Amino acid sequence: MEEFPSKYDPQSIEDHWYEFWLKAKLFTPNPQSKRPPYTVMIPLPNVTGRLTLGHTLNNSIQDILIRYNKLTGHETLWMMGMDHAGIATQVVVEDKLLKKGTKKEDLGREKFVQEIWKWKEEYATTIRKQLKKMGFALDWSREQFTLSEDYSKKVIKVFVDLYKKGLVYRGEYIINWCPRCLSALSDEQVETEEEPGKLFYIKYPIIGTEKFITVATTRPETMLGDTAICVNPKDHRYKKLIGGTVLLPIMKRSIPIIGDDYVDPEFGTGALKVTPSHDPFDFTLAKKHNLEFINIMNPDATLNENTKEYNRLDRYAARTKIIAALKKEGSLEKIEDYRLPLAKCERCHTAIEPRISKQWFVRMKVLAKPAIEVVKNETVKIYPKRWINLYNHWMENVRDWCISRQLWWGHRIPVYYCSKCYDPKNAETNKSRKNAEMKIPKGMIVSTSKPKKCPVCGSDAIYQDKDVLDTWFSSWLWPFATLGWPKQTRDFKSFYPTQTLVTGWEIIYLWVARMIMAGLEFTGQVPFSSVVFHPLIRDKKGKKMSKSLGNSPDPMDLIDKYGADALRYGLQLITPKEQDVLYSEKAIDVGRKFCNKLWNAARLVWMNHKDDNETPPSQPTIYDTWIISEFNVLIKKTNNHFSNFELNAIARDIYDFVWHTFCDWFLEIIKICPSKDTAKYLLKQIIIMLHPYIPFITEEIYHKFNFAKKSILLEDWPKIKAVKIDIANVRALKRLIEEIRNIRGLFNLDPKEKLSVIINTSEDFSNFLGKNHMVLQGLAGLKDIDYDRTPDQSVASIIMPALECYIILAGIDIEQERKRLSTEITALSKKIDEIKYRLNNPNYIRKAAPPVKQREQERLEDFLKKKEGIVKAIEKL
RNA sequence: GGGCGGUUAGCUCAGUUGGUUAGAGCGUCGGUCUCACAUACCGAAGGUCAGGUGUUCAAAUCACCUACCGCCCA
Repeated sequence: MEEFPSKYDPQSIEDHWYEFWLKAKLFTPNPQSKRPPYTVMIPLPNVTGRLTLGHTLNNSIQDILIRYNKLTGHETLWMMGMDHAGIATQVVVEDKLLKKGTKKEDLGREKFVQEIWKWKEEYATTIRKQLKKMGFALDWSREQFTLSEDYSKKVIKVFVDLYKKGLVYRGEYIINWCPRCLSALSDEQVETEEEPGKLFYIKYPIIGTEKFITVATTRPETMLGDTAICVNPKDHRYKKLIGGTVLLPIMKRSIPIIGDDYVDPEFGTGALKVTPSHDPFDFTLAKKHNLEFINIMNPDATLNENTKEYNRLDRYAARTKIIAALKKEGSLEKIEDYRLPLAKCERCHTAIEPRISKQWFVRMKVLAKPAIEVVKNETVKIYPKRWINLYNHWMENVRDWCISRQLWWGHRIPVYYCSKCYDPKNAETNKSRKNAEMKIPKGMIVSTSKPKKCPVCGSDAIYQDKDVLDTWFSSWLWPFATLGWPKQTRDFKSFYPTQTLVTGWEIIYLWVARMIMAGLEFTGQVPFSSVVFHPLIRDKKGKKMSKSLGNSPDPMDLIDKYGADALRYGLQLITPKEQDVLYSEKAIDVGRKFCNKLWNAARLVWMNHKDDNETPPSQPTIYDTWIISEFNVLIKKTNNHFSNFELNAIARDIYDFVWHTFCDWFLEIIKICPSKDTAKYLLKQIIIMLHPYIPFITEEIYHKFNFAKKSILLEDWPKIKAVKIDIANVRALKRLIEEIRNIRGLFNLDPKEKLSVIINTSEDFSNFLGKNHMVLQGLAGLKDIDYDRTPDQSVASIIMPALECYIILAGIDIEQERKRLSTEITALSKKIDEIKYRLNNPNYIRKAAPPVKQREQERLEDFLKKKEGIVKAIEKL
């Protein structure tokens, strides 16, 4: 038996099968195949570090879909690739260098970028290893990287094309600025955390009066750049002051009081200080009211020369000093505690500063319009449906996308300037290029390659824009840039558009929406026909798992402990359709136990039936027919669930079938009533069906049996086999066995004690039981079965609508039995009354559907018969 | 402030067009080393389906309201 040990040991087989799959090139599709294509693009992992449990879940889902589609006859491509992840990667490498005391500036741009490449190679290797350990059917031959030479060309082409179409422009805008990364951040790269803070009330003297107007602010240092006070014109307290001026404390500048509806009279004092250069809302307000813009900060969040004595002070140091100065002046009314939402850099958690700067933008409205349409008309289907709302909400309110980043790691912006004739000041006036016809500033060249000479003055002193592109500006091209686009390659023609995108809902804006826009704009087609959003994994306390919190277990440790299949299956079992996953390691243990159960079921079949045929039996027993019929139900449910991407339901259904139908009943039955071919045939069907979820163990079992194909992955998905024979008797037998076991438990009988029973039932069913008495005796633990007799000994009674079964028990406690039966009568009577009441209701008679009425009538009759039987049984006691 | 989701057994969750006696896993309790599996087997206990109102012959399921929890956007 050493060839098939009783304990399943994943470690001894998993690596071997992955190598086998790779050698057999099972994951590499042929673009010329006649089979229908099925393509999934991996949500590219960042090269920032090791993979987490979140990746494991995300990729498991894709692997299940890929393998399922391969088994159902598709030519499958699961595209592998990684993301250079601009700011994220640069920050980790910077931190790593800083720990050694090196700043990136010490190295210079080129050397620093080389350092990042080294890091990238290291982590790309780790990530590949991890993905292989999980068993993922990724096509490694087509692996991509968003910063590869080839991919970069496409990114640059897209920038230039969009510029030519007037969809990319350079503009001055208030943006989120990270003073540590010294870079602009997109709105989506900013996270808001609520923190305890203070609300400062500052008094601004109204010129020409003795009065003050008090404003409340959480960032008092910005007052140095105030250029107005704004109040709500409907606010009676301040209405009269509009048009007046106040004196800005410390700076002693006079600034106007303006009125605007946007001010919330309820917040603070109802008066707002306006700092156009340092607050997004104030920025808009200032544009509207033509206010002055005064920048008071340097890029690193120290104050600048516009702040007199605070020049070069850090923003927080300045805050302290300013508060002291205001106090001294008598301009500080009070300080209150206040919980404020603080915007921080997603990557380094530094508080961001809004800042006016020149950046590159993509005009989004025009791209969004068709993208909204394809979701509405279901060219792109979204699962679960509720995410459509979120998608629409964002798309309808989409703002222009700031795509420039002040980083070194990324695609350099393909814009060149002539040192001789380009004047940055002139360019600034051309704030936003509204359309393609508008003039390109003199001396600026937008081109896929560096121009040798300035086309205006002929100078060869040309320099490139220092900034790089937002990382998402490369990943939004992912579904087609990886397939050869813009060339019409064989891959592109065969595998684009792709079928399913699987991702977490948190990047619906950052990525999914943008890919749809890019697909439509650059290929004229949607990039995928369905999007599946899966939940996030949270820890037991409901906290999102993240590298920084350190609350994600390392999937590799879990694989060592439980095996990859157990991890995959356990995760699917606990991943709900519409809620986040509350992770607990116990789930993985459940997966492990399930694998072991399957293993042992296979072992039993192997011991007794390995030489059977693997095709369905020609002479099925009634039990064969029964189990095939139950399996048909499972196939049908599974196929339905796959079409809606309800992978959790599938995992549950198969678990239940394998354990509680196949093992608990069928395998137990065939020990007593042997069957030919069915066990082996069905086991094969089961492992095929489970293969997408637990690829390693199913491949191993498949080979233990020497089934026909080279790999289980080349098999055909199970099909429903029509069943003609009525299996109602098997179900009734099963129920009878359960009832007898129940009595055994209630009376605390020794499992080894064989019981004698008397059964009174229909002629048909007693004939059936007569033929099948071995199964009944074996599974219920009986010795003698008598038919059609009134018991004259003390018995425990099982009363079913069409059957009475008396278990002869010598020393039975009569009181206990009477009590048990009475309780049952009470429950039955209640049920009977309810049904009778309903059946007599004229509205019910008129309105209820006929099948419902019929079923209710049958139930009533069953209950009445059962009750009658129990009453008799009590009398006999 | 606006929006979305949730509330079902001690815990984590299923419950597909309203219609059998609301299910599972884990945990608990009782009994079994029965020749595939003690990572197992057999059984049991445990639920006013958050609360309220309504629609309906019939509501965990549909509508509205309330409470609490979570998330997103401002």
